[in-house]
Amino acid sequence: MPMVTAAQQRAQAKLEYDAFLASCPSRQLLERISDKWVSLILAALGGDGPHPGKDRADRPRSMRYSELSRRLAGVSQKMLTQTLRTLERDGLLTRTVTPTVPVTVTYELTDLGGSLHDLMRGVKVWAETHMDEVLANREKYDARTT
Amino acid sequence: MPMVTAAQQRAQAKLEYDAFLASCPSRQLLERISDKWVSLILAALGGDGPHPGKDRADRPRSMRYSELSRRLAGVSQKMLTQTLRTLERDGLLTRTVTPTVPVTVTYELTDLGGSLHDLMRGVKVWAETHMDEVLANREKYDARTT
DNA sequence: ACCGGTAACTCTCCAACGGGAAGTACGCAC
DNA sequence: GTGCGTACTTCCCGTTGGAGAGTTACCGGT
Repeated sequence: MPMVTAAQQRAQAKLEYDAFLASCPSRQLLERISDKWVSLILAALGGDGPHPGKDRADRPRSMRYSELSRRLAGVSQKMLTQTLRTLERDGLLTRTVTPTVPVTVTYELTDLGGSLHDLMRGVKVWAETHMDEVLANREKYDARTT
Repeated sequence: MPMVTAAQQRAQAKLEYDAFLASCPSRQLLERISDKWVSLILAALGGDGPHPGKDRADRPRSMRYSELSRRLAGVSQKMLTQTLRTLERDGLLTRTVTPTVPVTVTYELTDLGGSLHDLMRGVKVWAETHMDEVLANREKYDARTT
């Protein structure tokens, strides 16, 4: 009989979540969401368009597996499935199977996933808007070191 | 009715970065910053304490190499050096060598790096605050699938 | 009855990336 | 000379991710 239940362990750890500690669960969560495919999946399901300033249609969408794999150009099926599974397990999105033929599987952000998406959208927009500056910095750096 | 040629569309698309396209530079930038070590390095140099609500001392810090490697528990020297180099190349932080003995190397966020840190801090805080919820979701998921 | 088509995976192989440990360069103190 | 401390750098090897073929399950056509 275990003396300490999982719930008790959580209650204990709750006092001190610190992502800088390698053993902290929040560190693993940070590693999980700091993933290129995670950020793109969130952006896709969050309804981010390519050009953030223009379309205001950034409400959560429900997307099919095949739709996602087309949207995230370059993702392998393995990684897409794997990443979606872990996000589902963590409660960031829901997976719905509709028994049509062939079977239809749709994914949708939960409220929890949506709250993370609100943050991650900013990061994606940052990358797109500061691209020029970063490219200029790289040129300067490469010129300096050659 | 304005006529838009294919050439004009291409020229237009060239100006706009879209992280969903595999070939877009901003996609590579998003992949670079969606990295566990990048987010932790930014948090460390941005002055994030373990408990975000408590200490207000979240102004940019200058940190030594050894200080960073102690702070980011579990990082290998190789990855720390490599990650710092690319962040320096992209202009997110500066590397300063002081010819003391032994040599002292300090790293500090640039304004550009600081602007990204403002966004990433939210993500780290999100991970720490929603940890309980995610752990509960995992238990439910595992119970459902076993 | 059989074949083909489609969606969503799943499996298998292999190349690339990341971690660990050991080695390097520098200058000074002894 | 030998040793030491900082900040790397190099080598080896285990793990991860990508490419692409294979799988399942169903149905509609012939």
